[in-house]
Amino acid sequence: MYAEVIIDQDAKALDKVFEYIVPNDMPAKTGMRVIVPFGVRMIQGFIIKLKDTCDYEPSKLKKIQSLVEDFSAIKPEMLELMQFMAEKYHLKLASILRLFLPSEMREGKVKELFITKYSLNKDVNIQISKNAKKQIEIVEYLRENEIETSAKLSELFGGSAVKALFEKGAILKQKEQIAREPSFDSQSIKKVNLNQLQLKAINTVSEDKTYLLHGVTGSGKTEVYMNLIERELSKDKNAIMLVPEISLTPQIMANFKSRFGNKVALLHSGLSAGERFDEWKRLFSGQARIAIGARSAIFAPIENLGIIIIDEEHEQSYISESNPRYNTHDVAKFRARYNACPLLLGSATPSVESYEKAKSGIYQLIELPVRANGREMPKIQIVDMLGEIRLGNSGIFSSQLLSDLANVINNKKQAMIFINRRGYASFMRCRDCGYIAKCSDCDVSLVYHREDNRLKCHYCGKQFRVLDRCPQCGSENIKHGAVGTEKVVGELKNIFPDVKILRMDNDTTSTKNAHQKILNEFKNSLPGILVGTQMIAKGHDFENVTLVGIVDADQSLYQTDYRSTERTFQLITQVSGRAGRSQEEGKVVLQTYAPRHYVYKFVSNYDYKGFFRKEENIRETANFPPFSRIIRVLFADSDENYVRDLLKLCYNDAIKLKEKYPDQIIYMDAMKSPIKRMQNKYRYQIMLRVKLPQADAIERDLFDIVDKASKTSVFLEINPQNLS
DNA sequence: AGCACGCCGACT
DNA sequence: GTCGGCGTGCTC
Repeated sequence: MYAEVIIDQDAKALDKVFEYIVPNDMPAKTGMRVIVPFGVRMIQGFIIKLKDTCDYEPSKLKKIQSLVEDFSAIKPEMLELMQFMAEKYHLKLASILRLFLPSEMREGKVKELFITKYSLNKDVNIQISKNAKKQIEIVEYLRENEIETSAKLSELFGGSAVKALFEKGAILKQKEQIAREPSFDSQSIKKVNLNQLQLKAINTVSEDKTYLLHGVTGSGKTEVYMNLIERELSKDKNAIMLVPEISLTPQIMANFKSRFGNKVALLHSGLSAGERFDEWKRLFSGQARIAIGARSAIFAPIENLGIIIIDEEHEQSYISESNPRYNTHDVAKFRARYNACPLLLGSATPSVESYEKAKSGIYQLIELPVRANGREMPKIQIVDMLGEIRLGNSGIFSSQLLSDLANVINNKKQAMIFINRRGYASFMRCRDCGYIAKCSDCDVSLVYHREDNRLKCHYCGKQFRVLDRCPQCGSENIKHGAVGTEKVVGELKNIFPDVKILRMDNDTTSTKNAHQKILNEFKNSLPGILVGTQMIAKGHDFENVTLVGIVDADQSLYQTDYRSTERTFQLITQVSGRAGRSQEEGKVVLQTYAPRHYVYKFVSNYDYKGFFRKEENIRETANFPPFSRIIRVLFADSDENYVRDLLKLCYNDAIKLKEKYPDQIIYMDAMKSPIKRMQNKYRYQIMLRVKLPQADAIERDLFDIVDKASKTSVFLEINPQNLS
């Protein structure tokens, strides 16, 4: 008997099947972890196939040394999934298998938990021969930088030099653990009766296909999920439910724990490696039958699935943008198909892509158009900031927002001020007429780059001079830049000196429990104002919040990608949902410099369908996804000359695709990435926009081109979310 | 990835 | 000559 084995090493050169002899008395099964002789050492691997014949030179075959455990850690479904993902995303087999196992069961370096670092050994004085140039460089480097990760040193100077130094005792190794501590507040839960629409939704979800549940905020989607899961459990089936990491709040977890007890395994980022392993085992053995977690929970070792649910399906976090790059929707579809069970995508603001699929019948649409408690959605009032400027108010806050804030404070209620800020990109806007500088070729806003004082298009790389005069109205009052949280808090404190004003953004939540602390403090502040970014948009019901202010709503609108309008709609809907959660009527004040932009008309009426139709139309005319596919081939390496040559080489091949697929390639060009250097790697890219019919084929050809040429990391990104 | 092998310059 | 550094190639 022979076995096909995948070596558990994440290296391109080892990304293939190795054959071994299975000893006669060894009860080997497919999916088992094994220890095999590999070269001169022993290494962990996975049996992916057993067979009676071998393809490799039989005399060179070695025997499997031992089994790691007496069961198959990788189940047949996951082996097929591995094949599927390898084909679709061109990932290394070992790196896929690692996604399926808790870190405790992986042999390779557990990057998330340990980093190996080196520093100079100051206690000894070791002579390094003049020949060892690399070693001297390392010592000099460490003298300057004190300490550096082993990965970085190897990348900079080569692994053998580092190793030699360590063996001489000239440098010291230390392992640094990245600590995690779980925290858990439990809360009691009220039982809810389902309304007719919810019942109907539950009954509709029955076949093995994909459903899109479009339910307004507060329509009771979570109740639908829980009842569906309950139904499947009663049929002796199991379930996976995915939520964005930020919604894995103690409340949600307590909710499910109290409903399903120890049948549920919660996989959240707060678990330690050991706890994660325990949850994995409970799922694997069937003790736990529901996996709830963020993106990676889609790989939960559950058999006999009755349903897969993806909540907030439009969230970006479902797309893995680093290392093993994958799209959770694809994986979920694979698993649903394999288990012949329904896949339910839920959202108040579905992605245009998903809604398009529902519209064309690929998904089945289910709607929950009203709030479960019958309350109206808060009224959204649009304030024209250009009008404010004309009236002589050039501050951050409109007079409307200020008077509403004063009201809230008088009534001892709470307000949230949402700053719509994403990253540090800033665009150029005319403060007098609202004109935004856009690329002449791509119809996306240009981004201001400080280092060379230029405007750049992140889609095609084209550069423009900074404007000193508005081309639309001639005004010289045209600037770049955005408002930050700090500034907003500062101004508010001036205006309302006696009111508790809290701030929540990346800066104030860097420590572990800061997030929760701020929210708790806010809860007890009456009156109070919470100022924050994206972070305050999600979850958390504050019953005393009666006003939501959105400052500079346009920020996300002029992001440099085709999804920016969609994202703005989603964001505003979500933030608006924070107002008036209970008895009090809520209100939203939305400040914008582009009050006539179609997104505001639709969002203020909570008209998702209207928005979708408009957006669909625009994308179809402009040939953007979902009516085309954007492919970005990203090259990154510490050696700039090498990447540039590699890019040239690949581009020369890629350009030939234009002949192979006439009329299919709308756009293709090679360029520097918007962020030229990241993590000490130089980044170049080829951008393509292709028509759908041949998109898969073009993608495959690009993979081939890139595979052939490269020894370093080259990635293909499909419809990338962020173009840095 | 990690190890052996072999080439090449430096020095007793 | 011969020792150690460092690039190359291979692992069923």
